[in-house]
Amino acid sequence: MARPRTFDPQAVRRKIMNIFWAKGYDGTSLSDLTKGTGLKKGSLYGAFGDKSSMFQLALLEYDQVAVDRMIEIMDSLPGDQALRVLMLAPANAVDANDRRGCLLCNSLSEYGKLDEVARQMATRSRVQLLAGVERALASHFGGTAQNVSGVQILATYVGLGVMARGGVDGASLREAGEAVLRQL
Amino acid sequence: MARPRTFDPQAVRRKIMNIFWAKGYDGTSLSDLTKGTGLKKGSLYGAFGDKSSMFQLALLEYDQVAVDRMIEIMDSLPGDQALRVLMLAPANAVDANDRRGCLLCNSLSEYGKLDEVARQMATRSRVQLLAGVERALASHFGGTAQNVSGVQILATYVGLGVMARGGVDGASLREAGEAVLRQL
DNA sequence: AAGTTATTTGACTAATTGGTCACAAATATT
DNA sequence: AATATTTGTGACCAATTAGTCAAATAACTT
Repeated sequence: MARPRTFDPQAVRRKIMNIFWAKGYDGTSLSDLTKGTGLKKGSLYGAFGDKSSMFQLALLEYDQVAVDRMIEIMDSLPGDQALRVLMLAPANAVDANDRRGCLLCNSLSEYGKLDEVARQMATRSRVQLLAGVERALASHFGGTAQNVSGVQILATYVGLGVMARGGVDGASLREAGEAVLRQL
Repeated sequence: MARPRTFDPQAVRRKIMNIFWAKGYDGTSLSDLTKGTGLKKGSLYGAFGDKSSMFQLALLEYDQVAVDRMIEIMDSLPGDQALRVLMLAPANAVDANDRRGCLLCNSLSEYGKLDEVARQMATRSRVQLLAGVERALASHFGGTAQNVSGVQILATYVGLGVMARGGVDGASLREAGEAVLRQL
């Protein structure tokens, strides 16, 4: 009966995520979103709601395509290899010329500007990632008392992502990641 | 001869730093600055230049009152105690209800939005802090080969500051900081 | 007391912000 | 082919953005 969409909502969701990933919530303007998606304001609002809804959508998308995916990969590997994947990810991204860091980590930095829903989403993703790290640690160390802590690993990961944004070279990020692995 | 200032430039500098510290460069509006300092736009512009100049001023002030001060304290302590001060600082700040994190670290996350001067200032502060960390490591380990790396410690510190902004509780930040110290 | 000089103030830009809305366009059913 | 219904478009909005400027103000020196 009705006129069909001329765009693929899923593809646009992905684009929205990438824009927020690069520029942050506050740093992304509606004009960034219209340029980046090719859609006009009306279409964006009609399909996805206002800016904060679009950011929630971006967080959800990131949770699925980045966080959950990372957790799946980690769960499928022995603990030490799982942590290797995580700790070297920022260095690898920078080597591939991607300096956006991690949308989840960036959102922690912008936490104060997010609405309650987005905050809870970010917190939820963070806790899930931490749980994945702790599973990897448990899998590596068995029941052994550990010196390293999951939060420590997570903090290092967050810091590496931020430093990637801040112009630190890939070699330094790699060195830091490998230092963590040496302590396992 | 001329009409004297009615405000203390140094005190205002400090206020400007605190505003940018809490809200970031992009997130701080001129209206935030006028409200926070009590000065009108004209006075701010007359005394400190435009917004990006004010941010440079804030970075300089932070370098002096936070980064340099931290480095001094660290240099005055045995290596392990120096690193203890650094790694527990985020947890202590959160326990004191300060969730602003670290202006330098926040600026790394906002690096892409800074002008060239501010970028270089942030990079310089970052390198100096790293050097301080490496001196502490060297002082603790002597000439011994170390597992931990200075960049790793710095990344953890950056991550802890961001997580402080992101609503993580002080106890977790403390646990992470102490885990690093256990590996020394 | 007068004059010089810098400071303060508020009014004023032009551009951008997020957001709304009425109207035109397009389709699948009837 | 007419209709119902949704999508797309461009004009529009009020608020805020960073920034400017002329005029009013206030001291210190002469």
